[in-house]
Amino acid sequence: MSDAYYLQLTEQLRHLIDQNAVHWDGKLPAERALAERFATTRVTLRQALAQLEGEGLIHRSNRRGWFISPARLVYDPTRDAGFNDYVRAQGRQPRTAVLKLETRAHVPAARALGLPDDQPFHHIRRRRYVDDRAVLVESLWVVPERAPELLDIYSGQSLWGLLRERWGHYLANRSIRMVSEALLPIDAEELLVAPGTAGLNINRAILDDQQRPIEYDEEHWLHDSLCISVELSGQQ
Amino acid sequence: MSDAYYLQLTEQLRHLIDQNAVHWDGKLPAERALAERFATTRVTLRQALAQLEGEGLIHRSNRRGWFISPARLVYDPTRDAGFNDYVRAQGRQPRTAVLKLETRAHVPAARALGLPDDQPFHHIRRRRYVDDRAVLVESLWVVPERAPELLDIYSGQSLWGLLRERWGHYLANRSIRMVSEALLPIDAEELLVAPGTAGLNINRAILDDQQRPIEYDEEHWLHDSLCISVELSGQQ
DNA sequence: TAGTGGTCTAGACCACTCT
DNA sequence: GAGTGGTCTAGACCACTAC
Repeated sequence: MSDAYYLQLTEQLRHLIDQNAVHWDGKLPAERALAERFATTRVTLRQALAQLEGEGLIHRSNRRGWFISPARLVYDPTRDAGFNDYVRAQGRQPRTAVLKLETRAHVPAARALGLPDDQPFHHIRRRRYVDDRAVLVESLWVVPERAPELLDIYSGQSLWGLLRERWGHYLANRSIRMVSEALLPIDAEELLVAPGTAGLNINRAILDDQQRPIEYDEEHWLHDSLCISVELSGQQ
Repeated sequence: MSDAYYLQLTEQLRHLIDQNAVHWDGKLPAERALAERFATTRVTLRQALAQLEGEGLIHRSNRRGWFISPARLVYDPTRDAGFNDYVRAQGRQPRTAVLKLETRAHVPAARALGLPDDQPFHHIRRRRYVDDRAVLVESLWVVPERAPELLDIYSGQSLWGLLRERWGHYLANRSIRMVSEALLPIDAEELLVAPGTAGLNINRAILDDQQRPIEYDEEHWLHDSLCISVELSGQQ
């Protein structure tokens, strides 16, 4: 079973990529050109490319082609360093685009924070980039009482920094969940990738030091752009 | 773009699965039967099934067919409750099969623990099940000086329990990494799934309270069987 | 406008599972 | 032995990107 041609192809493509990464400037030749070079059809070639995509070695952008994936961003969800800080700390360039600002109810946020289903939230939808590649979209759902004028003043900065500096909120209790997912068409479109692309979904429910609900967020990352790292010391 | 037929198919399949899960006993009809029912080809049908597989709703076993995936196991990598304990705590049935016991060098383990590349380790390879579904394979690399007779006495129980009870080791410092992956043919075969199936790779490097290296392990989970959960309280 | 990736058709053979 | 999923062929059209 391991002698399937598409699996041999993945090995050949791996070597080809290693040797030509710089020369190609990160972009692979067209599928039809690669299929011809390896004397096979586009279907089989795409099966091999999909395997490498699953491994995180390459990725697709829209209809623009296949690209070699940059190194994964190392991310520790147990620390609350802002996105901008830890991206820069790894020598990369962060960027944020705000996609939507509104106030409305959202059942998953309400459930996660123990609030009634019709509880309204300030909703911030934003897309974040590393070195100009869009790597995640996220929705933040903030309890309006905790940050009343949030939507008037928000413009892409760190939300946690804002909550702490302007409203003095202390993000004491965090409940984090991570599951792999296939990006839904709506999320995929905002990340400029094909629907069904593998992703990682990270949710957080955050309460303050008096157990008052503050915020709930849902992140959708491209699966190949992330390495989750947790360092623990002391007793369990 | 969202009107692609295979995306409409995923919706229809979702409903079909919801309504017939019990009746089918968890196994979907044959691909050819489904393709005929939806008046399309196997290629397009499989594209829809692959989307649902990526979402974790269904999975494949070997050449046996498509099955509805059970609920994800919730797993907190920051706690050191053993696999058997937290599986049972969620009302599921754990099982472990030992695949290999040997002593040899392993460069990734050596690097992660700060030891020379030719450092030998006691190696335990095991496959773990939840409710009789194989959900992960893992390799454990233990520094022999810390547990000399390990391979003579090991028979599938909790390794961490053994290290604590028999050798008095205190697993104080843990460095954990998680990345999504596509299962390599060797791991896929041991999990009875097709090569390239989406997985989650979890690595741990463990030192004791005096910073002495004890153990390194590599887990390969089926991506749809896991929900990672971390609960944090107190200051950051 | 030319070329690309995304989608889809209509088959085929093989290795393997099930019974 | 029958049926299944895994793999592969040789095309095709369309929507979109890049120029």
